[in-house]
Order: sequence, then structure tokens, then C-alpha cells
Amino acid sequence: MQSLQRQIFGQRWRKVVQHGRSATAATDSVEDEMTSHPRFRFAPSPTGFFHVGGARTALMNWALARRLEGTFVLRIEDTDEARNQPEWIQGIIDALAWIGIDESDPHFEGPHFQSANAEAHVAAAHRLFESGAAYYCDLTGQEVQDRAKELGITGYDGYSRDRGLEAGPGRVLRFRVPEGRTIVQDLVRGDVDFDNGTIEDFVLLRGNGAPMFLLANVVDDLEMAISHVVRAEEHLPNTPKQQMLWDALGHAPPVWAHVPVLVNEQRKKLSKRRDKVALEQYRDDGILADAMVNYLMTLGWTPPGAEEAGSEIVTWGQIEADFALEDVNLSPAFFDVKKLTAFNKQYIKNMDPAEYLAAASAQLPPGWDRESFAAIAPHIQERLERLTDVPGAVDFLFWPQGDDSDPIDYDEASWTKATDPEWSGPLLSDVIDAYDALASWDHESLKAAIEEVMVRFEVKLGKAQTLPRVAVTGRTVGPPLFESFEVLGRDETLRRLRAALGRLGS
RNA sequence: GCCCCCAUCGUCUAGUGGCCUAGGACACCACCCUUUCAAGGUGGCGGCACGGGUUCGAAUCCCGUUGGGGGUGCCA
Repeated sequence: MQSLQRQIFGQRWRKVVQHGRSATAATDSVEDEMTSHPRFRFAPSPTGFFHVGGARTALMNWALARRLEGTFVLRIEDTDEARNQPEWIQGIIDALAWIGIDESDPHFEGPHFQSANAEAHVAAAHRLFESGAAYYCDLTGQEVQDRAKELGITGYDGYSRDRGLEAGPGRVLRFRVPEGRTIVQDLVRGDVDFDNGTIEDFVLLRGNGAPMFLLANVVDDLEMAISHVVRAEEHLPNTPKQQMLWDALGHAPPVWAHVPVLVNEQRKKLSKRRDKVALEQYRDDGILADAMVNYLMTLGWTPPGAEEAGSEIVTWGQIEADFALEDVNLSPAFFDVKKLTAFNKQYIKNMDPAEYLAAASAQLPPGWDRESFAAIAPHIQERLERLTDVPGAVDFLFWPQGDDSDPIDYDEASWTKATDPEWSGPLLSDVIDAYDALASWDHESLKAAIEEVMVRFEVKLGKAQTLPRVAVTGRTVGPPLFESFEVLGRDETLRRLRAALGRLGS
């Protein structure tokens, strides 16, 4: 148990002692058997696309559950009938699977559905009422507001605390917040001290008898024997309330850990409305799951050894072995698509050739020849930022071919750039002659032939290849040229070169 | 308004009182290499929010200010 604690709490332990916080802060709150088989949970609500922020907290829980031989419990919090959509549930499961959180892994448990446990939530609420920890209130939301206005306060003032109301239609059950303070012991942030006086008597059961999030969440965590609640910082203000609920229900609270939220360039919490946050969307945009996982986990956390390695690219195995909540940075982190993309490029570059070819081929439109693509694919692997860049990088190989096809779709800026020099026309003409006479149509011969021509024109290969490149591919940038010519084939390459020469003359 | 959290290059971070003239990554710039673009190599730009303490010594500890964020629902 001692060594296990060190694995979980590690540095924080020392930190706690050094900073004069209670040395027992992080350890007292969990019962021994829980710590020896820690149970983490991820509890999303199915109200929209699966969010990158959710993916990050899920990943953290997953890493910890696996390393500590614990359990990752997936619980769908579907108690908001108005906003829940069943189709999002599968979306959550698929998204988790994509980032490697797999239902078939022995550390995975669930999905459980919060709605299925409604009876237990209500029963707990009734127990709270019986014990006097909660009371009924007949004020409507509007009336609460009106009173607050009158009294010059904000929120609910505890009006029904001692009115001895019984349950009834339209009456909500409120928690009787006790006097004193609530200290939340948080693995990421240390002790957070709340004055209970600033916490109003919150609602447990709605007027229609349905349980609220705060209650349902606690009852489920309790019943599922959750030992560690790792979630985003937006829940920190809820935590003292939940902790009071744990207390009132007669149980020691779990270990809390609140990681900072992810923000956009305006430094606001990532929002589904404003920002591109759907995991699914990044997947469809050609981001690799491994790259996403690596990026998400290194947002606010640096793997040990990253500095010496000069890279933040690490395997999931390393992440799982080293991730520690106490090492997570405390500030909100900007979700930077540029850096994600840089990671992605590295991951594509490092992909196994066969795996890469399969993934890249999957991006091709139906009509494009797979064999031609396979020939050029290795040459574009380290040039791709996203898988979705594939078609645009090789499209020229699959344009209509032959004399009756459409004219080449030149990029005008490229054309202008390539045809400026006086010598480019004559050079192109010589290249065509040389290629026409070429015995073997392979990239080495193709290169050698142009090199011979370029010597006569006293230009470097870099310049000499520009017009032929634009003539055949339509642009000044692209995959290695002679390999491209080789794949395209003699007839079509020559046809395009001649077409360009014709355009030059006209 | 009130409660809570946070504060190191543009961004993500390393840093737990002397190894800091503050290190790395992404981005950006330059050069090298080069078959364009990439990749790779080398170098550069760029930061401890501010003000007070404590200390022989502070990015690191304390206080305050400022700034940012989260919460403040019969949402989750």
C-alpha cells in the first residue's frame, strides 16, 4: 500500500510536507482496499459531440487506471432529459475507442447509465431528508429570484430551512448546508478551503422528483466505489457540495483531482458553439489518434525525459508509465491546432510503411489507381501534415489523360513563376526531345536527361525542373519530380510537356 | 457582485532558494544540405506580470496589486 501510494501521490507527498500542508492530505481520504484497487471514472453527458477536453480527462483516468491495475468506469450521465440525445452515446464510445480506450480491455468497465440508477438517487435523497440533512422547499425559481432581489442578496437564502415542509408536488428537496468550512483535498491543487456560508442550500431533487446532477453524481460514485475523481477544473466549485453530500451520506469522499480546462486563443474555455472541439472532426480531418493522444496528454504535462530527448513525442506506454496528476500544470492550456498538426506530421512520418500506405490509400477517391499511388506514396509520407492532404498531393497523377482530355489545370501563379525566364521555353523544348529519345523511363534516367540539358543552359537543377514540374503537375511544389514522371508514364508526361510548350508559344 | 483557481518566451512547458547568463518543444526567421516542397543539420528571435517583504542569495517562500480563468441553474 505504501508503494502504491507513492505511485499515485509521488512527488506531491513531498511537496505537501515541504509546503507545510497537511502531510496526510492526499492519503487519509481513501480507504485502504480502495487504494489497492483504485477505481477511476469518466462521466460524460451525451449532449453533443465528444469534446477534446473530455478526451483529455478520459485519457488521464485511463492511464492511471491501467498503471495502477485499477478500473476505468465509463458512466453516461444521461439525467438531463431535455438535452440528451441517444445518438451521442455511441459517439462517446466510438470516440473513446478511437483514442485507445477500449471496451474490451480488462481495465474498462461500463458503460453504466446514470438514468438506470434513478431509484437509488431518490432513495439517497429520502435518507438525507429523514436524517434532517435536507428539507423541502416550495419556492419556485422565480420566487427565489424575487426574494433575493428584495433582500439584496444573490441566490437562495434558506427560506424553507425550518418550515418543516413535507414532500409534495412542485416542492424541491434542498441540502441543508452545515455551518463551518469544507476543505477539499485535491491532488492537483492541494487543499482548497471553502466557507460553507458562501454555499447556498442547493437542490437535490427537482419539483418533479427527479434527481439533480450533484446528487446523482455522488450517489453513483459511492455505489460504484469510485476512489478517484479526476475531472476538469470547472467542477471544482461543485466539489465542496459533493463532499458534504458524501459526509452526510456517511462516507469518506474520494480522492479529488481537478485538472485545468482547455481554452481557445481568446483564453476562454473551449466551447462546442465557438470552437472546433469534436474529436470526430479531427479524426475526419486526418489527425492520427496517436498524435491526438500524445498532444492531449502533453498539454499541461511534460513527460520526464522529454527535455533530454529534445522531443515531446512519446509513446502511450511511456505516458502510462509516467503520467502523474501532481505533475500537471495548474493553468488553463491553449489547445493549439498548429502544434497538434506538428505532432501529426511527425506521427505520419514515423508510421510503419504498410500501415501508412493503407491509411493514405483510404483517403483516395474511388477512381484513382491504387497501384500508381503505391508507387508515389513513400515519397509524400514525410510531406503530409494530415492524412487528408493525400489527394491534393498526388492529384496530377490522376487527371484525365490522353489527347481528348481537358487542358491542364495550371496554377496561374506557378505558371507565371515558371515561365518568366527567357530560357525556359527553349529548355522545355530540349527536355522534350531528350525525353522522347530516352531508352528507359525511370527516374534516374529522367533526372540525368534533364541534367544534361541544364548544363547547356547554365542553370541549376532546381531551376531547370520548375517549368517541367508546372507543365506536368500544374504547380511549383509537389513530390519529387522524376519519380512522379516515372509513375505518370512516358506518354502522358510527354503529352503534358508538349501541351505546355504549345501554351508557351501561343 | 460573491466564491474559487491560476500567473515563466507568441503557444505548451522545465524549474520546488544558490546548478538560471532561465532549459526544451511548437511557431517564426536565417544559413547549410537539396530535385521544388518537405525532411535533416546549425544558428537566431523571444519570457520569470508589477510592487513590497523574508534571505548572504528568489523565477522559486510570504503579502499586496494587476491580469486571466472557472463557478455562481429545479444543466451536467
